[in-house]
Amino acid sequence: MRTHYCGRVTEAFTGQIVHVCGWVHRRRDHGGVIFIDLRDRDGLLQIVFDPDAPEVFAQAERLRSEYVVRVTGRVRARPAGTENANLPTGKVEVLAQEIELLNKAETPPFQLDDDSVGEETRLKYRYIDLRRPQMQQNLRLRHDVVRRIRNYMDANGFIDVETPILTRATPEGARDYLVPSRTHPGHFFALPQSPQLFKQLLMVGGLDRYYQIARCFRDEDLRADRQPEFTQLDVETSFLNMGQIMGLIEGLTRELFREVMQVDLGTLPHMSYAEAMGRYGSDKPDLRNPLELVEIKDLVADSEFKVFAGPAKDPKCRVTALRVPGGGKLSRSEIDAYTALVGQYGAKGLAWIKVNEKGRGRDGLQSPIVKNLSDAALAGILERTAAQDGDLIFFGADKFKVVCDALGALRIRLGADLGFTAPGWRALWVVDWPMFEFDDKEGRWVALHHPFTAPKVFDAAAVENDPGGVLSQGYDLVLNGIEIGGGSVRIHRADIQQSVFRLLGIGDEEAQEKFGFLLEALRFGAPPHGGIALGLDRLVMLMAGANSIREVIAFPKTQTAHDPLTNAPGGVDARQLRELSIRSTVQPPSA
RNA sequence: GGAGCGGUAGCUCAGUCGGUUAGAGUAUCGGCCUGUCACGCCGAGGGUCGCGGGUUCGAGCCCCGUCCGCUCCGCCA
Repeated sequence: MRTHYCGRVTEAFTGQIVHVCGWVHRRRDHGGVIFIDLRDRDGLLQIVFDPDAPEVFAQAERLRSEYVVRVTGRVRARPAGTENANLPTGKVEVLAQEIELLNKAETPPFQLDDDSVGEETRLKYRYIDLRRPQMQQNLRLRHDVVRRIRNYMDANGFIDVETPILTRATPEGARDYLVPSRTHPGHFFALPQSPQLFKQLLMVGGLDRYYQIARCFRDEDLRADRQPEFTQLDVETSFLNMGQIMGLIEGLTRELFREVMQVDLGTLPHMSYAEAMGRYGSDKPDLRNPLELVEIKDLVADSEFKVFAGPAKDPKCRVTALRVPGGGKLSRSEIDAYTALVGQYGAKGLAWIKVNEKGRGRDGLQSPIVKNLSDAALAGILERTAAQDGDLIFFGADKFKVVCDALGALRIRLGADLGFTAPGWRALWVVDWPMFEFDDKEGRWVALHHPFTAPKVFDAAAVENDPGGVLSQGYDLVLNGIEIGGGSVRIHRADIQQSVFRLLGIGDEEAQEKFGFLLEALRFGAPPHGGIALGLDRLVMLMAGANSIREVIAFPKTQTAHDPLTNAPGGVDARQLRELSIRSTVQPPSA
């Protein structure tokens, strides 16, 4: 049927008869001559219809956008002066000798070259949207990444093993997608949030090195970088320490960027969680952005200014300055907008000082709060932030988390708004994570990573006596301020695992009921093991320069987890529910 | 669960202070056109202003409710 892809017919084929198939991208009818841009996955090719062949010409007159055709014709050079430098095939055209209409098409709901079409329309007609070169490119990029991942993992001795999609609900973590069991009335499977436990069992099973391109499911609210089902590269290894596992994954990441993006990421720096929070207010700092938080607790602790002095004396709080070079030019309304931004994160306000002329002391400073601060405090702040004339300094004084969240977000926004964030790629490892964090709302300890993460030192007593002080063997891979992977060395001893469960408020009985199989497996000769999971969608999104993972997923869902194309989720008939021993508490929607 | 922005022609949008027949670009359809490539020119058709209620002599515009889309917070071990 076809001898060449449209996008590959170049001057090398001049004089040849070719058969090409594709969609009518555009028709330009000049009355006496008709041009068709024929499109397939490789690009556009100009087809010319000449009235010397009246039958074919008449057919061409009836062609419409997105009709599917097969064209037979001779490749020829375009007349001098009519080449199109924007097309790879722009030096040639095909003079049509025959055209076969393979299928008609209704008028498309949107034009393929319109890049401002609303996303819901695109998703409803995704099969048309996918014809756009950008989407073709994104999916090919994704394919290329997956292909190279498989090569790398294979070359390093990893075995691809599939784990169950129908599995058990988990007591902690994200909401599960549940699947009712017909054969066990009243019981439910859950779709996996990740293959975490199975991959650990594979290590107990002696597989030694496992990987899987795994689909994961989480029934939580969506974001630009979160879909209810998503894909991760799931990895687990035995008998490797933390550095060795990170080395393998760093090798993979660098290879992907080298081969796919022609970018050398360099050796990835390691940064402790504490340093990341301290300097950037984030556990996933964007190192392309040079702005940094500076601690000023000691400078304002004795101040009359309660807004600063209160938090400065509270060990659960932090008081921080963020210098914005040249920020003195920010208008009052711009500062108000930033105040609204930090308000989203619980900050009660946003103090600031404009440094007009620091040589003049406090008279050279412009600020609503300057009158509240001593000369010594002001001098200390200017010195520690290395402020220059024309700068602006923002302040955060509140609970540790609020200050980190608020100023961390402010830092990102300022970096983007004022152009501080450099282009390019900056990756790093974040390490030395605390094992646990005390959740004030729930009044209990929660795992910062997950409950199977190993502490740095295998000491059950330390875990129970000083949970807040225990660091884990966890590591996150961060790229341009986005977490693209997280992993850890796991707990391979049942006693330590039980201590952790207990600390997290999972009693021995519940642990036995929910995780008995894991605890048992750990007692049957579990090797030391650890691994990681990389978010494939996010990685490809970054590589594609997209700002949503929906752009690199063929059939994504909307923010309410609805698919405008298939209209999923949908109702089911009463008989189906009866078989599953299920009764809905709401009126069934029209199925 | 919460905040913000949006919903007007197939698509992208404008619509003034609440006032006569709701506009533009593009797409579509028809006509003309032999070198275009976002072809051009002429003409035509195309509207449940998301939905429901309210205020008003009069609502695309104001009020209440609701649904949908996007971004964010919560949430996402």
